[in-house]
Amino acid sequence: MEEILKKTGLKVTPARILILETFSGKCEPLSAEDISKKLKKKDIDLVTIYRTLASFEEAGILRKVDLHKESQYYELGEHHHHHIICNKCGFVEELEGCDIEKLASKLVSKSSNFKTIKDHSLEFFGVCKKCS
Amino acid sequence: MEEILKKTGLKVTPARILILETFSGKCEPLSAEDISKKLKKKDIDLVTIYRTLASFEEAGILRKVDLHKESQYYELGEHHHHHIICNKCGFVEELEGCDIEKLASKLVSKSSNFKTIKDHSLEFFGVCKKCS
DNA sequence: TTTTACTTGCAAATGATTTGCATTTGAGAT
DNA sequence: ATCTCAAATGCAAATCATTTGCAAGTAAAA
Repeated sequence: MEEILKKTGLKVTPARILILETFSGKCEPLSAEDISKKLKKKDIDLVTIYRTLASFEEAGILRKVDLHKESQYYELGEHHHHHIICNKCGFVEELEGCDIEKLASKLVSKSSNFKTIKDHSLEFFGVCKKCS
Repeated sequence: MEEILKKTGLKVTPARILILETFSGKCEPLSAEDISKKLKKKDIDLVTIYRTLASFEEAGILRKVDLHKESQYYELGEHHHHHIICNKCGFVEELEGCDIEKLASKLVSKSSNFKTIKDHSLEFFGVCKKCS
């Protein structure tokens, strides 16, 4: 835990360790508010959480995920993958594997303004079994 | 123009016609603020624009597009397509064609919580030729 | 242990979007 | 053509997520 932080040059502080820990257990993306709730006993200011998320993202520890919800979500930045989100209850599942390179290059080959793709976001929406 | 509105059961009002017209010319997604600027001489309240965008979306005239910008963007909901967005200047280009069905069903087949996909969002990011 | 820059907390600001409410206006009924 | 009423509009104010300013606290290098 601490080593991850040291590697990035970020100072090792209690708040950062706690925030990083909330991501380690599970694979579900978390918002600042989610983290605040999970750590409410630890009494970490919401502002600190926002700032920590921003520095973790800049350091490459976290990655933003766009779930089409009101707020911003983050997840550990280890491996590239996508999600499927339930339109009714908001449940998020990770979908392993992404093999969009061919599709991507096919689409970009027709573009007159871009020649390379640096990143992409792909999310699926449906209704989970529990809700349907 | 008016017929599109009548078809949906929405009342035909000057504001709605003007807002719908701002979408017709071009294919670039627009935010409420964009529309407000384009129609500034017409003196349409920003609140009306927000409300109109919401009802147009509900009526299926417009669709939200997620460009990973600060605000919400909309575009005409006619045909399904994706976008590539410049990370530097924010320029947006439409990418025609989307043939993600196979990939989608391959990914979902591994899911234990979902069995069908109702929708998806796929956006690409890069640096446009002008900016690079 | 001293120094110094990086972090944190609290309060207040911001910016996009929404809501309440009184007024106006389409559009169907008269 | 006029009346009626629900729907649409404008303005002010509220909301909500996120950001910023600033003074105080604290890791970590010297």
